[in-house]
Amino acid sequence: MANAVTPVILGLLSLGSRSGYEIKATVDRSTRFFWAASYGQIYPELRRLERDGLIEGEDAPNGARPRRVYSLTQAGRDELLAWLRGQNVTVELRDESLLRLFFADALPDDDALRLIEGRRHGFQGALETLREIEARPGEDPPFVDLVLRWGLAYTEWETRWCAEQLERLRAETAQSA
Amino acid sequence: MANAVTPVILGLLSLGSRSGYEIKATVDRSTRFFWAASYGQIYPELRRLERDGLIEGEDAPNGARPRRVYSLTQAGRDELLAWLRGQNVTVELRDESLLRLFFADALPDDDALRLIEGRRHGFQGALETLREIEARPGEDPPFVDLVLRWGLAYTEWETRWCAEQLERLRAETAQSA
DNA sequence: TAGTGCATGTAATGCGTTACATGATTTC
DNA sequence: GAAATCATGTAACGCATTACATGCACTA
Repeated sequence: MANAVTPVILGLLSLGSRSGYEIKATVDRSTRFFWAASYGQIYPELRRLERDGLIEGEDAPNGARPRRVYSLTQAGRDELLAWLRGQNVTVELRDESLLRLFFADALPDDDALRLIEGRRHGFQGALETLREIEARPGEDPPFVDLVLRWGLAYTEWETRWCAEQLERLRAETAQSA
Repeated sequence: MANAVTPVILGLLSLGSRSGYEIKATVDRSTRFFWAASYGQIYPELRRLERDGLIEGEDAPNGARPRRVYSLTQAGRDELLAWLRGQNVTVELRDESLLRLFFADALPDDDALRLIEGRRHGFQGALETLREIEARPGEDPPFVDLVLRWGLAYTEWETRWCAEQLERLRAETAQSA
């Protein structure tokens, strides 16, 4: 896979033909939570993939508005399958709120607790976003649905963790006071 | 904060003076799971921070081997506190195994299940790494310890999630067979 | 007719990783 | 004596984000 956006493009096209714009829109309400992509990656990569025969583009304008819809070729499907079977579990996380918490010993107790409260609040918001996105069961392909449910479960777990720690820490400070 | 490595440097120095090399080593067995940093970021940033008066360097060679140990200035501590109190919960995730799972409808059932099994295995490995790192309680400052326990709890949650999904999916395919 | 959404694209910029270079010291 | 670790640093490269530009179509 040439770069980070390649598997997303091939993968989304395996679920149905799409334009670059639609790929971006789909990413923004699905994979972006664990795999983001921008126009600056998508459009050049679409041309490269077409040039290399992994996808095929077809002009499908809306009136005078140009539009190009891409679909997977057999070579593209093979490439996708090869990648899907690949190993390697690279999980990269960039969690600023966790970094703050890590250094919270520099803060007065109250402010440190506020950090956890802020984290809980952030995940609470994400949870609401996900619940809005949540499709009716059966709407999405099974594994798309599975990953959506992963998102819900993960976000719930995070909010719960924050709530538990807050409770525990408040009990401890109350005891030592 | 000028760039991504700045808060890590200020934060780690708030826990004690360190050289650039030691900062990197500490990052690699603590924050790297949610906030990585490389030499290419650390050394230039140390010079910048010293120039701006947020940290202070002192030569502390080991024999003929040069070494420079940095510590926080008051201005640096103020900057750190300001950042710690800042809002914003940017959680960026890059999880390739989850992306694979998302597109697993393109695979035969068996291979798709293997993906989950592979994910479980990866988190299992991470769990063992974390358990080796795990310090005796009381060794680390409270919030450093809290985040380490977050890592353990999170990794355990992920392995559990995988196991549950495997069980459920196996039961379903057995039923429909 | 003004604003929003559809649709494609690129240029600049900034950033981080990787790889390399150098040399001292400690350990086996 | 070799290998690993300590210690500092930089250059090149690739990459992704951001911002901008353009213009059509629909809707309020």
